[in-house]
Amino acid sequence: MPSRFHIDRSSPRPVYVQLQDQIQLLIHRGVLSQGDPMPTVRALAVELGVNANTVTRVYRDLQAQGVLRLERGVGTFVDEPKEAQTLTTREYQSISKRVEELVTLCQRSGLTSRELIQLVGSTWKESQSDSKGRK
Amino acid sequence: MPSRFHIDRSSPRPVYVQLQDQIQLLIHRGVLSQGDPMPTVRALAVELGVNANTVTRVYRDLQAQGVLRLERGVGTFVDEPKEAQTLTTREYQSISKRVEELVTLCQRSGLTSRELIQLVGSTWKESQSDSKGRK
Amino acid sequence: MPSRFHIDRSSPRPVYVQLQDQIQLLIHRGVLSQGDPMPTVRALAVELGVNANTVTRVYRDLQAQGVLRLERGVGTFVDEPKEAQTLTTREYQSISKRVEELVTLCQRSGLTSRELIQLVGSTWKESQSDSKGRK
Amino acid sequence: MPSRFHIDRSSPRPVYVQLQDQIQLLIHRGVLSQGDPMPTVRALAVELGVNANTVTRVYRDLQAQGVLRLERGVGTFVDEPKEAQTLTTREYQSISKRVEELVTLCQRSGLTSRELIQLVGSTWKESQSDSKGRK
DNA sequence: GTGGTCTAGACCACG
DNA sequence: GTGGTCTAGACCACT
Repeated sequence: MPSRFHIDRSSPRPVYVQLQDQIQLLIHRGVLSQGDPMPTVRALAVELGVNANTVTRVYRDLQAQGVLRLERGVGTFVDEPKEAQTLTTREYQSISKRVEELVTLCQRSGLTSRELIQLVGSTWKESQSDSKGRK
Repeated sequence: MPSRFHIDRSSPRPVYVQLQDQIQLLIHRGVLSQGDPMPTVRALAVELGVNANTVTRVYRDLQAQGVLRLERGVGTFVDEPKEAQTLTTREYQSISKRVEELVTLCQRSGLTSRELIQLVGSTWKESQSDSKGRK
Repeated sequence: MPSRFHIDRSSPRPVYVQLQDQIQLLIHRGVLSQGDPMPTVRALAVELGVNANTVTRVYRDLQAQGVLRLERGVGTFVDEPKEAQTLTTREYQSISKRVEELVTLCQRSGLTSRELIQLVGSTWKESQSDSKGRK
Repeated sequence: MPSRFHIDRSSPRPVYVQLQDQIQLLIHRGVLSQGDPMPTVRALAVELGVNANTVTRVYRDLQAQGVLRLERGVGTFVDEPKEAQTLTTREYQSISKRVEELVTLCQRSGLTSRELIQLVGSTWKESQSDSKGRK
């Protein structure tokens, strides 16, 4: 079984951001859920080829957000009580399928991943301010 | 008419990366094309609320890539001869529409923009390695 | 052993250009080769009496050209795979000897270093356009 | 007859430095000598495709150095009394020939013009400090 | 302690 | 007034 985590060293997104967001996404997808054990800091660091401190930091930040629970001498566990925020399999498949189509479309059009990400970010932000505006 | 450029200071993406990608995207969309004048370094810096050096760096990097042309004492101009890389209006509208739908879907599902961007990045990378693998 | 790097503050050539060309030359001479560690940004800045940002810019530009490899938290390394572009000791000694003779000759004749450099630049450019013309 | 002056816009050497050094060199070579008329500021500006202010500045700087003489309403003339600093035709031909050989050699070896210029500059400076050291 | 980003501000080169 | 270089110094990301 291949790892569920992967880091893109060539991305301008910092390693710790990538890792943190991946864990969040796996939890939202329901792949990781309440009480599941996370890999040890060292194991994950070796697996990703990053420094152990980087993993430690991610775990610490996620703990501060109430997403993970660190138990000294035992391990790290998923600690996300908000069931409402978990995507259904159907939702995730829909999102995932759309992302794949979008990526293919952009690659055929000669856009870079960075341009797409920029567009996604802008659109997200606009969508938010639109919602606020409608209040 | 609002500015065509905007920076999200809360994003983990560095300011200069955001700006660079926006300019690239505007050129690919054909909004900016060969010979068009860019805002002056200082004007854009004020408009975005960033330091002039940051804009200078972006312009300089894009010049190194052959995307912009900087003329001392005159100004900065678009210098992108690759007509083939310009998206048609139809292509851009298609991409843009899909991005909007995707963003709405994710927001309803409780995903964060960072999780979506993470997903886009991973999907893009997999798509690339798939293509290579098929060779 | 004196430093391999030195900046001439009285030259009209910008500091970062001087440094960049020196590093390139040391690599072409084979003095620096694949995998060799470069001085840290801060150390080199102190050594040359310039600001750390200036060194950063040089390292960054050379990374963009594939000449150096910057590793965050680790250091900076030579990353020049083009073995073919390395001068032999014999070639370098020949060039170096001719330059010394030329400099001596010009100094005896009352030329300034700027005039010599101007002459070298013009000659180089003419030589190039001659080659193109012959095509 | 082609112009005796030429500017390389792609060089990192500022336009005014290139022009100033060329004029100096032509005087040292004896191509221009005491009392010879220089082109008018406007004519030279048009010929080189640079701004008239740039030429004006070069003429002004060279006047300050006693190299040129500006006569209002009349024109600009060479004003270099130091006969001793004029190269003989033989000296110039020797230098010129050596520069050509050197340039050819470097081009064959894969050096850039900037690397050669860097080497010339360093060698010149070392040669000077050697002379001082011997005092 | 490594490189990375950004700021504020000075002065230069050029039109 | 345009872009270009450089400085000093702050804070961040990562080992």
